[in-house]
Amino acid sequence: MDRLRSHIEQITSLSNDEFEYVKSFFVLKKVRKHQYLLHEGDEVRHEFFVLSGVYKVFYTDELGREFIVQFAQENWWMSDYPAFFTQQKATTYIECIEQGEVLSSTLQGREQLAADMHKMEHFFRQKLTNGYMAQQQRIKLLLSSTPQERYEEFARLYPSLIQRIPKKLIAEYLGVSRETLSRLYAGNK
Amino acid sequence: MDRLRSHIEQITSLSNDEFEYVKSFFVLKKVRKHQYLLHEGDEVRHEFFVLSGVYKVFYTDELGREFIVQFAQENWWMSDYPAFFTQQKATTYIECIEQGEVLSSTLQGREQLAADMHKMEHFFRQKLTNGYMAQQQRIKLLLSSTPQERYEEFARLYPSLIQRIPKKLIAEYLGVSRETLSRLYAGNK
DNA sequence: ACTGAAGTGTGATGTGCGTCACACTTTTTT
DNA sequence: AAAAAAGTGTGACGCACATCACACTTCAGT
Repeated sequence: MDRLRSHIEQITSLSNDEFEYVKSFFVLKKVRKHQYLLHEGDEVRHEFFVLSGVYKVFYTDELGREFIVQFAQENWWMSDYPAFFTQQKATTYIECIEQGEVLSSTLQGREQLAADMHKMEHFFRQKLTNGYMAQQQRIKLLLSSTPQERYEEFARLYPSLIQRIPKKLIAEYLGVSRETLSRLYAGNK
Repeated sequence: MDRLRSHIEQITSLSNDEFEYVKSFFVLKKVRKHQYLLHEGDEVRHEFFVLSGVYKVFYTDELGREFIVQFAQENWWMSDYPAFFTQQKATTYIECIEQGEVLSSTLQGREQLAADMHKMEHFFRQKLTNGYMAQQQRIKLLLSSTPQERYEEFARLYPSLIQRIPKKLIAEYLGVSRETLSRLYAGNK
């Protein structure tokens, strides 16, 4: 839980009592490789704060092709956010790629924390601001960049992920076929 | 300014005094067609709340091709948000497509409102939440949908924009060439 | 009202990347 | 330790969509 505290305190400081209160909304969960934290069609009861491990949030189309919405590793938050916020059925899956632990919380929990503590409302706004900017950057990349540029940008932003996860998944995140991606850095030696 | 008040009150109610305070952070600006509210390389001093008119937030690549990050019409907010929030130079332009009026505010203003009034922090968080969900949806569309599906989704989400703006701009938003888009609905009669 | 600019459709042509296929290697599971 | 599953590179092939080009129409500015 300490990891959560220092994560929040990067944005706003908390007294011990305040953190105790925050803490009460989170539940620890161990996750094994290949385990699903969310399945398409489920009610989206939780969002997760990642303590350790690596996870992918993804969906599939009618042909069974997979597309990755986001990766998550230490100190990242993840959920099927559109469904989580609007309390609808999930359109994505969350699967563990590398075992680890997460803290889970509910929408109720989040909203109550935000309502009770202005500090936490600020924290959540700040996180959302960062997420918003990151997504906008990704949209620009998808709109106007070549596969090559997308891969380079990804490598720049998430060097640790490049090592930790199969290239196939990176391709699914970038919107490029596995083969095309492979040929890209084959040329780059 | 009434429009701003009712916009905020869709999320949280405000007393007259509270709204007076909020109001003091905004400045009215009339905008003519073709006028730029932001130019690439500028300091991004403002975000805008649209009272009337239509606007595009876009950027260009080294070949001069244009790509649209977002449109804005009544009751939408717009800026080069990544640059606005981090106080860096703009990488986008904002241009007026159809004349109208906007309210402008600064990052300082936004942060002060959020800090002074928990309600406004909540309001901004809520708006960001909506923006986050919309962008995620757009990412999914760019990742896995055909031009056809993108156009249909756009038409479903923003029927009013389909009427009001040139198809060329819609193509620039969808990441498809003008010609391909034209042939799409030519087949659809 | 006139003139130039912007918007739109549609043909011809080219190509970047997806898809399919298969071999080889590495990791995971039992 | 063996067997199965997953990951990766690379060739062959085709096509969806970009690009270029041009004609016609509608809109905007003086």
